[in-house]
Amino acid sequence: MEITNILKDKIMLAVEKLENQSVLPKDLKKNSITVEKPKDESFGELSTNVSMVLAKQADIKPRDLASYLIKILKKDQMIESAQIAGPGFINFIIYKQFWIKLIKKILEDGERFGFKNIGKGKTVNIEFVSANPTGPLHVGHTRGAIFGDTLASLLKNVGFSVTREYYINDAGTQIESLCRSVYSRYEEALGRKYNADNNEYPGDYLKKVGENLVDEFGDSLLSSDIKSNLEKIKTYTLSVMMDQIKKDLYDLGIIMDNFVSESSLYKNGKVQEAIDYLSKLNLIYKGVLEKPKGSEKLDWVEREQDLFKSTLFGDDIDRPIKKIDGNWTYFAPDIAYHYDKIKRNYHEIVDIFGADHSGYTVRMKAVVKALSSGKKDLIIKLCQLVKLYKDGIPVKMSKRAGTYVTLRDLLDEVGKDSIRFLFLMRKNDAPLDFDFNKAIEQTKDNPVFYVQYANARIYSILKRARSLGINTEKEFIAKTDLSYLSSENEILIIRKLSEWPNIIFVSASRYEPHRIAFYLYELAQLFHGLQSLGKIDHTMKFLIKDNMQVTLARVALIQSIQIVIISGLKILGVKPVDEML
RNA sequence: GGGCACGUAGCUCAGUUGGAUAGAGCGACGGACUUCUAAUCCGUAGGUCGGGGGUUCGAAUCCUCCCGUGCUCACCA
Repeated sequence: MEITNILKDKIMLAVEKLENQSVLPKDLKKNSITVEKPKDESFGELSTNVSMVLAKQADIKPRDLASYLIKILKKDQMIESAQIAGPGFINFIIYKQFWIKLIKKILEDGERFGFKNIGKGKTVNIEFVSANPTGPLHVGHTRGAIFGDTLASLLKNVGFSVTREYYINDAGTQIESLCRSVYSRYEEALGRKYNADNNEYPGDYLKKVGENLVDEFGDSLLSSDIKSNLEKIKTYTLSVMMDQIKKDLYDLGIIMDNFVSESSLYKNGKVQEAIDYLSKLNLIYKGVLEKPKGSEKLDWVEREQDLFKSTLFGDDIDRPIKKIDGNWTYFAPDIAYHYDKIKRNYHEIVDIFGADHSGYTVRMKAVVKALSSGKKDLIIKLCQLVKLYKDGIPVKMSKRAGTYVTLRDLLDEVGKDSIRFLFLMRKNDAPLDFDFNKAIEQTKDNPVFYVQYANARIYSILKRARSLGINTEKEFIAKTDLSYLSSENEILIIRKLSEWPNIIFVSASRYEPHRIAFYLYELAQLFHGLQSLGKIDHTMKFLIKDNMQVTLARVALIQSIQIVIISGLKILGVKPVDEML
């Protein structure tokens, strides 16, 4: 157990003691009591708000309560000092030897250090990317892809059973027009005039699809009656598109567990089934929507349509499920899809959306509530847009002109590891500026490099240690006398390492993997600082030839740092490197 | 006009669901290598947490009203 929790237990015991002595009443609410690192180092190593939380409930002055607690806690062998501060905080200094124990534990646990089983086998379905298979993945998709995948691996590592899922929008008018575009390219490949009209997907990437169709089918698809061949073209095109998407994702380090096809939901009647179910619950009705106020839609036609009563679940208007032509809206198959997820009985259902779908979240949450009889909360995480820069100038993207930057472009120019780390250096709901030049820079300005470099430096020191004949096996190192770790800077970094389990816990329970990236950066920073000390003061070097005890203890320290860096990078899907090139 | 986000140092951003004198990086200025990787480090300067009001022992964080930015608004997905 980590020191923070041990200390918290001790504090709780002290509180209990005061309860037994009737200094405190017994029915106090204690859930907002915290033990944490104070913001200011000078206050102490750890701090608790216990007396402020309890004082009011018990009608005692916070500082008085604090002094009672301190009297009890001071007797503890772990606590070097405990002092009242400010309005009633208690600040602690912990004996060095207790901090040092952590290093031994990290060496023993290895990369599992810090990962507790908080999921306990609960199942989570995370749906992400779900890009329309009408073209290659671009930057916009990339962020959601990385976020979803990292969240998945994070949750997996804390004991959840995770399913990574991709919903394929392979139905609807957009696929029809994709196929028309492909048909134009097919004609072109057969030497006919390229028909740019009615071609909504002008990108070059379809040229190849057209050519491949020729290889596959010759000119047999050439017909005045496109419809008869549409199924063949559709099947072929979709499989080519999806293969490309899977390949791009794979190169970004992502493997989906499950793909669900929208058109399959139509085929096996699941859309109708889900809507029927909602009808049975009296949540579908025929009604007329008002034109949105202030909207400039000139083509608004007031009409009666089939609506889902999402207002019953917090939405501001009811949402249509059928288009004017009688077909389902996009919402309907999505209802069916989520109904299916509910029936698959996951403990948690998570959707990762792009910011452009933010207006869609309330109705999705509403329908999940409805379909699960109020039992399930759909968790939706939004990823804000990515703005690309090159030489400080924004890269303009236009889907029509076909000038958008694809994931493939990013992979080729920047590489998987940098993309992933840099995308994760931002909170998911904050907009992200991504500069190509910075991403490939090998300096401190580039956080991924900075963290990798710390790991590489440690690797190089360990290599040198071995060349000096030092045994760096973890089993051996873990048994060395760690009390030689005594400088303030060393203890400082051990305290930082002690935060790792909590970083993982908070990241996982709040679905915020960016915290890990920030933490790794800070840890790397402390390491680089520690290493530089050795340049000014040679007794602070990690390897000291004529002092084997200190050397071994320091080897233990840097190995612990390395373990945490590597395990953190792995969660982020970034490959740790041993040497910078 | 409605909905949802966001607004923190000159710039880019953190801030553990309400804790102490609000933190990093970049940029600026001043320093540090006969190296375990200077691809790095140390120091200094920089703030009315968009603004007003409220809730309480205590607010960047919660409520409310303004101001500003982004996304979005049946019959696309």
